[in-house]
Amino acid sequence: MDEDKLKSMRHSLAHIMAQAVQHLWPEAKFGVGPAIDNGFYYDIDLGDTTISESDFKKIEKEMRSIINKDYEFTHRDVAIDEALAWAEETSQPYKTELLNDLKRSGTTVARELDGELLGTATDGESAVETVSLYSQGDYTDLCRGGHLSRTGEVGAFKLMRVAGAYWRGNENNPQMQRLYGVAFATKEELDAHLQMLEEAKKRDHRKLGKDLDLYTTSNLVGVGLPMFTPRGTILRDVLSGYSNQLRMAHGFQKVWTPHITKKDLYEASGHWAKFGDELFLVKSQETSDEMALKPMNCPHHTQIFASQPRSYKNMPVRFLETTTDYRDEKTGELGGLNRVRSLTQDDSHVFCRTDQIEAEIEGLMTAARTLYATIDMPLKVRLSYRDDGDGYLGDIELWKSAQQQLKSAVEASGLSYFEQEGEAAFYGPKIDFMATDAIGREHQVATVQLDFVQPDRFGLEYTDTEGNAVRPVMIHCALLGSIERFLSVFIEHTSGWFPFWAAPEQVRILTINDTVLEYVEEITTIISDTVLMSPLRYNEVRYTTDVRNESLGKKIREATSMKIPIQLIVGPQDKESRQVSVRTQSGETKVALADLAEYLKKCSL
RNA sequence: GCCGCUGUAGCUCAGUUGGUAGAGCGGCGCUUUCGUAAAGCGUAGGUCACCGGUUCGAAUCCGGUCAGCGGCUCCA
Repeated sequence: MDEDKLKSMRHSLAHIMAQAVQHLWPEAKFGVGPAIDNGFYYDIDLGDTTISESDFKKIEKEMRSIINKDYEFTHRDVAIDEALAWAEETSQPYKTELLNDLKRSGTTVARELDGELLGTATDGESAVETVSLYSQGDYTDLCRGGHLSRTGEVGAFKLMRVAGAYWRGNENNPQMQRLYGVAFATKEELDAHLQMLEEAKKRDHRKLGKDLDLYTTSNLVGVGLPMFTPRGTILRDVLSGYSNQLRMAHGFQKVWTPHITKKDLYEASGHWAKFGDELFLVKSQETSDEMALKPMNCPHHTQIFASQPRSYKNMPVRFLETTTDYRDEKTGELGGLNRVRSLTQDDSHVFCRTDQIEAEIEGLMTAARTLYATIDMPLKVRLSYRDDGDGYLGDIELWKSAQQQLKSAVEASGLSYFEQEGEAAFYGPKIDFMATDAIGREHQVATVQLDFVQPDRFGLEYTDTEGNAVRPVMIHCALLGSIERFLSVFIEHTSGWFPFWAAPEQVRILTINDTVLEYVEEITTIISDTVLMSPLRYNEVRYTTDVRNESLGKKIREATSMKIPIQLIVGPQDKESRQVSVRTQSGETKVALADLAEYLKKCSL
């Protein structure tokens, strides 16, 4: 089945599901029901009736009955006013709204429409003459089309879940019940998809975070405030250390800033107006200052830049700080490490002349590409532009120029990319690097952002060749993004089998009996002196020994379930031959004690 | 924040129509010193998330709170 047909099939199933729901709950009011990746959904308003997953059986049964009747999907074009009358007669207020938008503006896409007018009727000229209505059996729906010819042609499907969804994506609108289903051409493909979801559960970072003892949470500490165990902390340190190394090679210098500040800083930056309700507020008992926990670091860094006169000769000035920020996110948005209230950014800010922008962006993109190539994680590049909304600061011409400069930088890099409006920061456009989690959801990790707004708001300047004060440009960059979010993706990407250089416990020595204890000391002396230099420099090998009175089988089982990359098995035979048995995911070999340090260094390349 | 679902031992889960809780793993103790994914025996763990209600009696029914999960909205 080709993509178009698959999409038609999924969309047809949305109609069939709506028909089934209408049979079961005749009072149902329907919203929209598109095909999506792997399936379809329909937004339905049932008033006070709630559909739960226990209803899926009877809905699916009704759908099968509709499918078995093999209704034809028929369509007719009707005049827009006739369609409005149809929506009125059948008591479908949401369809009326959509038809009003079609009549007024020729589209139903909410983001292309004036929010004030959304769904309202018009007496003026119609933007469209006719609209199409699709029917199968006793069910008719407003729809632009894309259907199979008969209900009997659909493939394998399964209803998955029900979720709340605001009508037209606006949280001030009523919330409808969104019924999600998955659908594939064949039963085999459906089963494979469900199987994939099961497999993905095993890689879920929340499960592995517990199994591999990486982080924990506590109700006493609070929601969205993960704490990192010794193992998880090593992962954080190693990854942020590598990010620091890449950035310092590009001329960044470490700075440090306090975690609280007067709110004046954010009034100056513009963050207070935009994100004021998402700041954690802190009260001083000594002064009348209103303080906040820092939710980001750029305003602080501007103050370090501004702390002394700057010359064109010394530009760019580059600061980096890997530090934790605090954001009072809505509780319903929190989950795992992906969205937290304490997030650690490997943050960096370049202050530069306009003629230096291109080279700086290129350098930062190279650093990002190096990092993600090292961990073998594919990325998608998104150019995030502003839209026509009013949440943005700064001159529109500067925005256009900034967006153009980012685009040419990405094009020069040869990376494939996609553009998306409405994803920019309030102060400037972004190059966002997107990674994919275990079930295909995309998450922003690295980011490079061009900012003409904050230098202006903070009155930053440097002196040019003529002795004039000139405004610098700011470039924001994070390679990992939020370390917590990065870890969630990294854990799922590797399923916990971290690369050797990054693994919290890289080597575990497993003894067979107590006769080898002295030999184990010889081995640990060698490992203690082994330092990896690539990709992270000065990375001392992390190891433990398991000399417990347990069977070798049990020791191997435990080391393997902790996903330790190298197990060194040491028994009387190894001692005798002055070797160790090296057990990795790919099998087992013998390595002479004299070669062990070199062997470990090679594992890191 | 909103909608829906879920909440039993450290972990994975049983627990019939309401009659005061059970297994495996893990922990601890003893025995066993063993060559490639769980040695044997014994033993201790639970205000059934929390608070309130119905009932002679609640893990089980009802209400509220908290937390987790799936979405929506949001993401500097």
